[in-house]
Amino acid sequence: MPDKPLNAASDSYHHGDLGNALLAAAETLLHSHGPGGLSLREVARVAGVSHTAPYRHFSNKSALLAALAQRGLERLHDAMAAAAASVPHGPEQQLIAAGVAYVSFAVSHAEIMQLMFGPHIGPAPVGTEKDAFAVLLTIVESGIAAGVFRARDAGELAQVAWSTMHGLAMLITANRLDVDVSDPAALAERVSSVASNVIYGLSR
Amino acid sequence: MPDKPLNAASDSYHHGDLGNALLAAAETLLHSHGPGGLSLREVARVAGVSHTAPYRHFSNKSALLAALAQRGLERLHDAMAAAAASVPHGPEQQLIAAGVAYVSFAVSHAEIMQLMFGPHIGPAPVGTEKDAFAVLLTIVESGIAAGVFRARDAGELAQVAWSTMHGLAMLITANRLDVDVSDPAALAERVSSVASNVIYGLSR
DNA sequence: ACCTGAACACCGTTCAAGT
DNA sequence: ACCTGAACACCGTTCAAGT
Repeated sequence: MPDKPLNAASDSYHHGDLGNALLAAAETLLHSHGPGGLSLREVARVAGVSHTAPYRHFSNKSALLAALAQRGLERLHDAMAAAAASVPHGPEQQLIAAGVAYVSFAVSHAEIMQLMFGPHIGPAPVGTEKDAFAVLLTIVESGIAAGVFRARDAGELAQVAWSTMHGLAMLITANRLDVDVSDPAALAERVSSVASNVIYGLSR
Repeated sequence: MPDKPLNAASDSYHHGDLGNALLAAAETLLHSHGPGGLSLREVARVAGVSHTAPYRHFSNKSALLAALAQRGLERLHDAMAAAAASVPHGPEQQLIAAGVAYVSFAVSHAEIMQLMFGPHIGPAPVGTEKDAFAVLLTIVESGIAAGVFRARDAGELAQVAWSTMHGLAMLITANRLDVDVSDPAALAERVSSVASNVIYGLSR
């Protein structure tokens, strides 16, 4: 009974979802080998196809890495948005929550962060790379409207917040700050401390 | 008259300074190819030696890259220290000057920054990777002593400053912020603005 | 349409051999 | 001591060929 399965692709010659299978394999290998150590041939091997099959789905290795980075940008945005939404206690707490989400994501996806913000790929497609920034911008805008943040250009304040969180995340994942990344509570404490200092300033 | 030249190595077989010649060649190639795109064989080619000669000076490719990163950390420290020393107008201005130096270095040495803070190499040898941080720490300490900065743990405030400057630098070199990197004045303006916001805070 | 195998021009690293 | 050439096990990418 040679029926065509609609939900499964057990046929195994065309397994139908090779694009996503390759991305999944690449993500696994990225975790163990790091970017640069990832080879397209090994990705194909893990996915169970010949080493030229990936070229049916991605025009080259860079395109695969770019797709991975794109995925990462979306997930980071979602994690930040969810964190901010879960805190109805005002802009300061939302900013801190979004920062904790940012750094937590960076710690558990260090290699993908390198792809997202490194030189491996060009700038992300317009309208998407702003998504993580957009979360911060929204929080800052609501904070200005509520009179909690200074009435400066919101974009400028959001840039300050982004820079600080990004730098903190990169220095922590690069092992430059003495933070135990395996302890989520300690990590959140560190991020909260830095975020609070940015909110209230260094002066006086 | 087969005298041995003491100052020059025009002999050309043993050219005496291959270690540094390799580092110089690697730095040039890094600028044009980016990290990852740099090949040890091409470095040797540029230096005019066989592709195995580098192994007399560096145990492997990672060791060459690590040496390059080490150099970069020292230069960054020197640039920051010089910038801070040239401004005797108090801790706030010194912090801003050091920040401008940090971001300027990052912009003109983007590839080496990736080596310095990326996953390509392990953490820098102890006592050296703290040098850039040490400049910030000194400024913060003097600011606390002068009553200009809050009397918190100086290390904590310096971490905030470092995170912000590092993040700003990385986002700018990754083309994530709309900054014209070819205009030094505009760059300094942007950095000053961010640094000032950190010093005085986002609140109120 | 989708996948494969052979082929090309590269890598990093090792090792016996040369001066 | 310092450097070389051949060799090995890999790469990314292309292309004619298979189903």
